[in-house]
Amino acid sequence: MRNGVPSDDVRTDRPARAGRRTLSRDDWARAALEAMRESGLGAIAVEPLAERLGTTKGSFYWHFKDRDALVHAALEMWVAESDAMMAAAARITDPAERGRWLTEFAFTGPQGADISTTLLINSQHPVVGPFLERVTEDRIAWGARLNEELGLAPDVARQHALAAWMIAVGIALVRRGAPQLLPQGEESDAFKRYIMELLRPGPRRP
Amino acid sequence: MRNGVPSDDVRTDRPARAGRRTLSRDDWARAALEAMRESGLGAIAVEPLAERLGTTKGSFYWHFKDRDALVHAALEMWVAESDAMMAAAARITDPAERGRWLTEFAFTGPQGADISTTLLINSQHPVVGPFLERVTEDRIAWGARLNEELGLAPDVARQHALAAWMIAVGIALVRRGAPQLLPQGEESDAFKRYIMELLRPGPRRP
DNA sequence: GACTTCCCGTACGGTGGCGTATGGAGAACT
DNA sequence: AGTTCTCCATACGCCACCGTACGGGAAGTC
Repeated sequence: MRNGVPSDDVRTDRPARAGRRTLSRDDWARAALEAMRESGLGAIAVEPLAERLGTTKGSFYWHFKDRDALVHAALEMWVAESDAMMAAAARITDPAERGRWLTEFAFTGPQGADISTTLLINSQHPVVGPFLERVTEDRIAWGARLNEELGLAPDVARQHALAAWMIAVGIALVRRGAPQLLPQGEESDAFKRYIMELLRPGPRRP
Repeated sequence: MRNGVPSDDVRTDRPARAGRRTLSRDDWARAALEAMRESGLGAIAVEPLAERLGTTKGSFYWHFKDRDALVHAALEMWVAESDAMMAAAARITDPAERGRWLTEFAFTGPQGADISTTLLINSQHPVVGPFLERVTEDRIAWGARLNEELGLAPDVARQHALAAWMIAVGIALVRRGAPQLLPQGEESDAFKRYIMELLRPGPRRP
């Protein structure tokens, strides 16, 4: 995982004497993650990122073995963020409220916060595949537990979690590719409530 | 649309004298569409496709102006297929049955039959964007009409169609990227029924 | 002040894909 | 038979990006 890089990230807070900062491994990973959020896996390219960071490939190949190592680091960072978010959500005690919070996040969270779509698209990639498997499995299990707390039987809870996850993926994809399709303004709230009602486990209110 | 190509596709059924066939414009478009289904927009690349077709770039640049023209032709072909499928579905008179048929198709239709996901991902592409807009708008309007036939008010019908479309997109994406997540065997049918029930307009049965 | 270590700049070769230019073999026409 | 037209092969230059080699400056170390 740490493929042969000397020290970790203690030198980020160096004085940076002459205004000229020295980049850390995490700076690269962060930039890569951001680029991936914006434009997909293909945007993780060494030379363009170097320019964006105001440096050159020389820096990159000091910190990383190759491009795949950068992809790996970016995804690790994403997993950390993702886990942190789920931990934050877990602090909401009322399961129904927790479900609403997640739905709300799917709709109005930061654009491209969830790169699950990007991972699904590039699931063939040797680095991406394992990450995708781990994280999606985690999330669906998480959703299934939530649904069990709401009183569903285990098998139905998982089915429902899977459905919810697919809708979340769909929402993320549409937000990226065709946001004009999503209702705007007041209709937006109505649509959100509609989706929440759709996702609410148990018998539907007429 | 026909950007400067002499004749259309009458010469496909030429004798092909010495076993050596001569490719048509549509042969290229078909191959491009297939490649896009399998591996996304990036797979529409002239040289790889040429090899796959057992020919060279020379053939391609005789039939097409450039790569974008090929993308355009492939998407046109897809729209034609897509319209034909919707027309076939429209022949089912019972709207409820029609809805079930569509759901069934989303799950068990040919792998990658729907490249809407690919289009959503590449919505920035100047050729892809317009196609995406037209087709998705068509489909959602189509679904909304279906829901109106089922007795929903127009605004709710559209919301519901939008939700259904997002789920369909999610299913397609998961089928491509993480098919192991979809229930297999008997559970598959149960999950399908579950989704159909989820998508069924109106009050839910407990 | 020499010496080492860290971090980066630059130059280079390699690969894959795009688009162009040009020639040429066969079929079709007259 | 000669000419024209259709379709393809080949060679070329270009660009973007990967990865390597190597050098060098600035901080710390002795």
